[in-house]
Amino acid sequence: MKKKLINQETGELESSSVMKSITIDCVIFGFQNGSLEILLVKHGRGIRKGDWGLPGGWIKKNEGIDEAAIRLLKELTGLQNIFLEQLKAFGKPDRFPMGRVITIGYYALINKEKYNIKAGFTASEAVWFKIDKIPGLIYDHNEILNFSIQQLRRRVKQAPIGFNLLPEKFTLLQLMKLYEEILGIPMDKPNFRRKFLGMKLLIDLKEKQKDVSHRAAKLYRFDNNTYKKLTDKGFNFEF
Amino acid sequence: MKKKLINQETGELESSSVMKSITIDCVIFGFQNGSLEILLVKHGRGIRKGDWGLPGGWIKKNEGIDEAAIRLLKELTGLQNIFLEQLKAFGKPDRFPMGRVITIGYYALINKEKYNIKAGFTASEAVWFKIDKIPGLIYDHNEILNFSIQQLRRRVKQAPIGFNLLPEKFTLLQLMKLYEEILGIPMDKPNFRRKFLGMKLLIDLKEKQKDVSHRAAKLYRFDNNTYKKLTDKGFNFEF
DNA sequence: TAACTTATAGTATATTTGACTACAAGTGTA
DNA sequence: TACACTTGTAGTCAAATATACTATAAGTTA
Repeated sequence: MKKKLINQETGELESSSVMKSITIDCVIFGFQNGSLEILLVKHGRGIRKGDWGLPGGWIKKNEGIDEAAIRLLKELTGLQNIFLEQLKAFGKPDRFPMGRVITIGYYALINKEKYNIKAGFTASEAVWFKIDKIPGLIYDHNEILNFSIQQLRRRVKQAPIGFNLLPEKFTLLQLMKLYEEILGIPMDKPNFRRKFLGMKLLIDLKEKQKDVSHRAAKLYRFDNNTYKKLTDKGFNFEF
Repeated sequence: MKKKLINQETGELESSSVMKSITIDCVIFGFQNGSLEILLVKHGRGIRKGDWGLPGGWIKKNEGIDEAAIRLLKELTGLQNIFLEQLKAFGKPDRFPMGRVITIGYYALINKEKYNIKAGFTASEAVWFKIDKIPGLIYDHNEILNFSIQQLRRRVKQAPIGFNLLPEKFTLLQLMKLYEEILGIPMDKPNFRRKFLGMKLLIDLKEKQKDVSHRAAKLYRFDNNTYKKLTDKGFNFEF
């Protein structure tokens, strides 16, 4: 009996040029107004029609799994050169009701300023949800999502990946709010400032915020070069 | 055309009750005489016959991926209730020469005292290699191995998983040598001692080493209960 | 001008690291 | 028995870091 391949989210039938029994699912993180958000898409068909899930898809027979994830991310958001990292594979035997399918989870960090939904996806099909207001998702997607948050918390302490969620130019307070939100702990402004500036990873842009109704803060950008130098001898982002 | 499923290591033909295109490969770590070691098995057939590779196998259609890894580990070593954690999926399109196969990497930490090779595997088919003397492996197994070492280094700082490599009863020096070997850095005895004892994760067994040709050291064992309490509020194993 | 908000500087104390020294408790050997 | 040798264990101290603050500067709004 030939098994039909149905896209988990859109419900579309897939061509036979993809691998069977393996999919990709991607947790896309964004950050806005001090809140961490995740992009979910609406499920197209079947009994779970209308329910929300992680964006995902199949792997082509001639592409690597990382490339598949990059392609899917581009198809959905139009974005390229995005921070994207594999989480792990999820493969409980009953996770997918229409057959045995193992999925490989990814997570991406994007700068929401650059984001807009690609043609083919309307706003009602792809929506940002705040991290503390995630609905019940299809299949095991809540499990994948929870794992991704834990992973983000771990990784953000080991490497300065958080910058991928911020605009190019940002203030120290924005950066601190990001860490507070991701790690879920309150921080002290002066101490955070001192610690982060001491790392010499930020370039002072000699510019200030505009159009704010209070004293304007200095703008910085992340210095990837000095990070690469520092990273060799280990680095710790504990706060 | 029906594809034949051949076990990557033994060369045996697999039954059709397993998933196609997905395998499991496992990096098994052991620790002896101050050296970190890895268990490799000899490749059975084909052009790479006689070359070494990671132990691995196929996933049964009705078992989860973690269960598959647990089963494979037991088939090879006879051991159960072992520390086993997924690394990630490896899926370059050309990683496996006989077709498109994605593999899910795992790593296990075992206490070598308990280990012995199961029937079906002779000593010439499964051999421990020191971490700094790993030969060229089949397929992308060197990549998986290197990733596993990085992962072990990261994890050992976040949680006290290293104990799984030691005998039940151990001395502080053994523990320090383990950390030195895993992290590849020399440490200071008195400082290590103070730091680790301060964590209150070790239970003083009120026992001493026997049959050593020097002053006998105190024996300790790991206290998993207090660890679970501490782990809630975060924990850091930096040295 | 006063009240308010956010940015930034500074300070004082507690805690943790890191590099040591010193010594204790065994074994093996002359 | 004396001594060298090895490993275990305790203690010291200065430097670095973390933590919890206070104070003030620089803007905005009313």
